[in-house]
Amino acid sequence: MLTRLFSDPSLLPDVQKYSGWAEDSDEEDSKMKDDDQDIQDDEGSELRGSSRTHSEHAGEDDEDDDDEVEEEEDEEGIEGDMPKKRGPKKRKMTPARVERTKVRRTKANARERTRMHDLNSALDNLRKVVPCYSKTQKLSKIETLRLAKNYIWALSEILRSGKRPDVVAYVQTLCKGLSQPTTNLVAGCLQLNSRNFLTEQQGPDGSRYASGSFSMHSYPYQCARLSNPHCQPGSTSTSNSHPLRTQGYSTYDSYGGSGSPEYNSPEYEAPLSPPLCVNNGNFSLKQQGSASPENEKGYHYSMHYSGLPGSRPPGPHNLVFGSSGARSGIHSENVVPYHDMHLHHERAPVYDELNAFFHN
DNA sequence: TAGGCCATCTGGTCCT
DNA sequence: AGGACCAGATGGCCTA
Repeated sequence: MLTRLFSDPSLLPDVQKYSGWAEDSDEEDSKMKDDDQDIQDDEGSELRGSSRTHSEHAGEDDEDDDDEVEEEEDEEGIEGDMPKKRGPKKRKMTPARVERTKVRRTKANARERTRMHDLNSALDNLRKVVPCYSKTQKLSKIETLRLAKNYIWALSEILRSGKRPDVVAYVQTLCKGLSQPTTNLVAGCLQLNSRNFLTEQQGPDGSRYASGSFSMHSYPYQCARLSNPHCQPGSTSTSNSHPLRTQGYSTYDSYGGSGSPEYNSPEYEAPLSPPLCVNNGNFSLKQQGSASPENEKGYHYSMHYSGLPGSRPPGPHNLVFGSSGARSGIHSENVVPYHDMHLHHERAPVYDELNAFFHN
């Protein structure tokens, strides 16, 4: 079948996207084998998978000029619990029918591939607009959908309540239902400012952790550039570079005013691995002996932000998700449709509203 | 090596 | 009739 696919110019582009196919001759052979087997042996496909009734399959077998009907009812449905198959009886696979079936199946496969590619493209676009995006460490499909759902929910709650959200609740909402690795990834992306947010407590095992609810000071909205190795969760880099660089800005410093960040480095270096450990919705602060003030400053709860090259990062009161900040250089009219979004593109105008919360 | 994730193939079903 | 959608099966790749 693949050889046929490759010989069909109309199908070639989709197939060639998956170079693995073309390169893996073993796989190709096995697939061809499967294909031939499936086509020539309809019984095999009957046994595979589908629990749906077969009573209505009118499609392929009806179209034929060949009126011969195979006597195969006896061997089906009688033995075991298999229900007797109804519907049109199978017709003999003449060479002509085999060929037509192959062509039809090949076209259907190409369409299905295209459809799945479109679906994956949409998922990629979705990955770019959820709070944690990395080209190198992509969220899985299911985790992308879960995070997107949580993100929508969290934003809705902010709009609905009209209050500054509690940062822990926000993160908990985002991470709800996510796997542990993804939770840690998101938590790493949404850098919490431990000094501003967390109140350290003593754990039962003597370890210190932070917990509780606290008011939001430094609010989101910059996603660490996870494609940067320094920004990978688990990174223990202690670079003094500030997260608010190039394309990735933290929103602003805390309202407490912990000073202006550095913006000079030509190379963005993402914040360090977060001091946050999230476990089943419980948040604790990892103890890092090297928690320098610089590091603390770097733990900003953050999301995507599209930093304009050469532009100044937002000041202390310029939320990155907002388009109203005069210094942010971001205006709602510049917001691109989601399908055109790329890394760190601006977000939807809803951020204007959200932004208002943090300009009080 | 087991398990998770993914791409692909496939047949059934529904819709136009 | 044909296309879209769906879900099961399968095999490959990667990672803990």
